[in-house]
Amino acid sequence: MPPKLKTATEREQLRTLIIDAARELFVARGVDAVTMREIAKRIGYSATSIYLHFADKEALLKAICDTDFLALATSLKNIMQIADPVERMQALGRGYAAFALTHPNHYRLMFMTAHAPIQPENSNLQQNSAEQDAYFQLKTVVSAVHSAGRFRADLQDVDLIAQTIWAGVHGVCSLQISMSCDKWVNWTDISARLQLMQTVMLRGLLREDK
Amino acid sequence: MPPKLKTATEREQLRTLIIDAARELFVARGVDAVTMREIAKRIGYSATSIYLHFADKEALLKAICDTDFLALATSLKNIMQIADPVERMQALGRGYAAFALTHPNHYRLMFMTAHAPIQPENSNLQQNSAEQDAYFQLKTVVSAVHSAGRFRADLQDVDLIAQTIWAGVHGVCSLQISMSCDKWVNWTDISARLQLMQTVMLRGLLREDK
DNA sequence: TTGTTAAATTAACAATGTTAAGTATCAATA
DNA sequence: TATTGATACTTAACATTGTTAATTTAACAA
Repeated sequence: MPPKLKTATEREQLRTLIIDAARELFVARGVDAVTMREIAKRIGYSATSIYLHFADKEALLKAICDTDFLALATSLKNIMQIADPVERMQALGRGYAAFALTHPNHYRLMFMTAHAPIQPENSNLQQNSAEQDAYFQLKTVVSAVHSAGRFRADLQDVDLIAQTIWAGVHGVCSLQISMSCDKWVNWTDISARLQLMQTVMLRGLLREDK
Repeated sequence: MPPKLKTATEREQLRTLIIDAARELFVARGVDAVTMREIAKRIGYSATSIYLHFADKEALLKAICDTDFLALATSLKNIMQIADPVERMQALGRGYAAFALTHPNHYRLMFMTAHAPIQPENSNLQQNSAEQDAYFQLKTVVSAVHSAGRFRADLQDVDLIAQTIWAGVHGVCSLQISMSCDKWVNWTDISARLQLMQTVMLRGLLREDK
């Protein structure tokens, strides 16, 4: 029974309704395990209706990631207010990890799942925005620490430093997400692992003197 | 046309034939994109024949991982001969990364893909074997460095140290594998990132004095 | 009223993992 | 030697999936 014409905002609402339903299911059971029919049923539409808003399942997934990248950046916004750059950098690491570990399946979609590369031009997010781009937030902090002369003398490439810090935190989180129920390894406490990673990286990156 | 009876070794050969064909395809195009029929065609059998050797696709995947875990441990065996423990630890990190980056899709299957947890009891590999268990190799090295008194005084938990080192190298490798074609980030050279991660971790973990 | 467009639906397709049923070959036995 | 039965396969068949095509219904415009 296809009634009314829809205004632009109504279409937008339905779009986000689909996204939210899909994310909830993807996050609970993984992308491949969830069918288009199931997503549609959840919101009371037929499966084919989804194709009126998204080209295919991959496009739907990408739209979800887009909103989650924004959620990540938003969740880190307060942390960016901390005055001391080194403290801010540490807090950013903790905040990032908190996001990853409380939304492990979002995180998996965002950073651990193979999908077509994210091109800035076909994303709704603004690159290099302090509100929308988490990588920019990290780079900003690293840059501040660098300007404050707190890094060791041989560390000059801000991108390289940022990407290494990211890799360290990502390593702890992603290993936790994909391997923590593996019985082969005698896993230590996740917060201890995270803490040690942060300590080690700080000691390895910062000047000795103060 | 189903001929001959098969000896135990002939069955074993067919099993590894399936595994090798499946891995080659999985690695080239991802697990989900490869069909059972395709694997079968590759070796000149019908799809259903695979089910005479593996319960389902997941079991096949798991068998592949099993042989790849062994390949990883084997590839690190020579490194374990290096006399100096710190040098050995560094070389192990490089060796691990080399495996990950030259076999990114194997690596993805092994450490980045969600599958039923690996239980030591239903694996063909021997846990705590210097030849077959890469995590044991890492732990052995870390333990040696610890015994040599080269770690900082506050670092006493060998598992914790090993898992943090693992996380660091895994972070660099897995980020490279799943995100390196992402245009959002201005990626620096992978070997520079790996090098910095190793330097940072060593500086953060080892005693200052020598 | 008539036509056109929008929003949805149902029907249909080809492909997939998997199971069931069938078939040919060998080995042992009666 | 004829029969039995297991083994190693195959082909058929099924339910499910992503997706496309065809269809229906409602609203608006002329």
